Amino acid sequence: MTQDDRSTGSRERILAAAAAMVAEDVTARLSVRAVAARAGVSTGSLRFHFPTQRALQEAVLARIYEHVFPDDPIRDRSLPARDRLVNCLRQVLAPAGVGKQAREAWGKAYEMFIAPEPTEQVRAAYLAMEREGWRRIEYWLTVLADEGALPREDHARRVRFLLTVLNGLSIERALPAEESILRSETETLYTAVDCVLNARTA
Amino acid sequence: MTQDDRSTGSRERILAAAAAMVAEDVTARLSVRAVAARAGVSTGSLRFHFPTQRALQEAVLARIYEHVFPDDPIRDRSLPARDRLVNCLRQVLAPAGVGKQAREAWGKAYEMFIAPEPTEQVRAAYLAMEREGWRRIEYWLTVLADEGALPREDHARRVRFLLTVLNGLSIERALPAEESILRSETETLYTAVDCVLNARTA
DNA sequence: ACCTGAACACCGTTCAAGT
DNA sequence: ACCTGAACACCGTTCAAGT
Repeated sequence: MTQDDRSTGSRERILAAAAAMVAEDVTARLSVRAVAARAGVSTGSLRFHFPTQRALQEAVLARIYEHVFPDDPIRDRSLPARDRLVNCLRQVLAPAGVGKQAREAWGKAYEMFIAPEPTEQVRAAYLAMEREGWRRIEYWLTVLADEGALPREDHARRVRFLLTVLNGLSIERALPAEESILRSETETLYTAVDCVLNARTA
Repeated sequence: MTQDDRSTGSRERILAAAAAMVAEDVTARLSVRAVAARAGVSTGSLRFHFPTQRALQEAVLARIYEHVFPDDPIRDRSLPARDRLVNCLRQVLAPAGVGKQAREAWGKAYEMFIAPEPTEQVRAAYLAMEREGWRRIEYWLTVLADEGALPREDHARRVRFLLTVLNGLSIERALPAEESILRSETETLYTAVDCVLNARTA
């Protein structure tokens, strides 16, 4: 509905329309007709720029992760703890890329850390990386624990769990997917985060 | 096409037709019209017995796993639901192997599904695999839901979540690890399962 | 090169009408 | 109670035709 300059490229209008729809509702279906109508173009034009529905969804995902997560969102107390943590985890996930980019990233990871014998050097390089992710997540959890959003003890288990979920989501970005991963990714992140925040001493 | 006795209940004919379709092709879509035609009933009749497509698919799933995995650990009611589900997930994880074996397995997965351009063939092959895992987990959840261990709705989200956790654990078996993964893997599995079973409607 | 919109072949669900 | 089949409101993709 926004009055984009009519001269703006159709491709751009389509992406903007789709991004707006997702912004309004992450579960939005992004059907050809809905997006095309919102962008003010024909379905044929949409198909010209995005040959397949999957191509469109990947482009939208990339667009969103590109310019919607600026700084460390953990301290933005205007949001509930769970939303902040999800946003932080998204930041971790962002560099994983989508589509071809994701596949190439995993290609590098495979050659560096999986294919070669795990010499001490290989191990050290990987563990350094992993430890950085670990520290980052642990930091976020301590911030939230200070606010009382989760228990203070036993962070190790929670961090390990979140890292595993992130690894799963990241590899799934490189694997073929059934449908828009945006929605399922969001749902999975919230499921994992709720799991961590609702921690009951079972 | 099998000449079931015309007197057999429609419900049974529908289930048999759907099961046959899945047996022939695990990726079969089981659309209303296809199943109804195969069973020799109308779409309305199908809807009468299975008010929703999801209901049909669950019934078919139960039918199949009943006589394909007769001694599935999910049925061992001597254990609490969470332990049974963890054991089931372990079964899924087992073929991933450990150490060198896990690394080689991921090497194959990489060459098959990540490195090549995702042609329709590649996608189809992967999705068939994934869908099988999906169905299996979904079946376990419906069994536990029948026992009241978790809500009955919204299984899609939970299945997706568990699959992602399994993917994460599986790739971590191929990556260098800090210490014995056995313990952290068990903890993560229980964390994920508790997350699914303690599902609160947040 | 870019775009249109109709057409095609599908979906799942609803429902008046039959037996 | 069980079943029919048309109708509805959607899908994603294709394609001849326009500019």
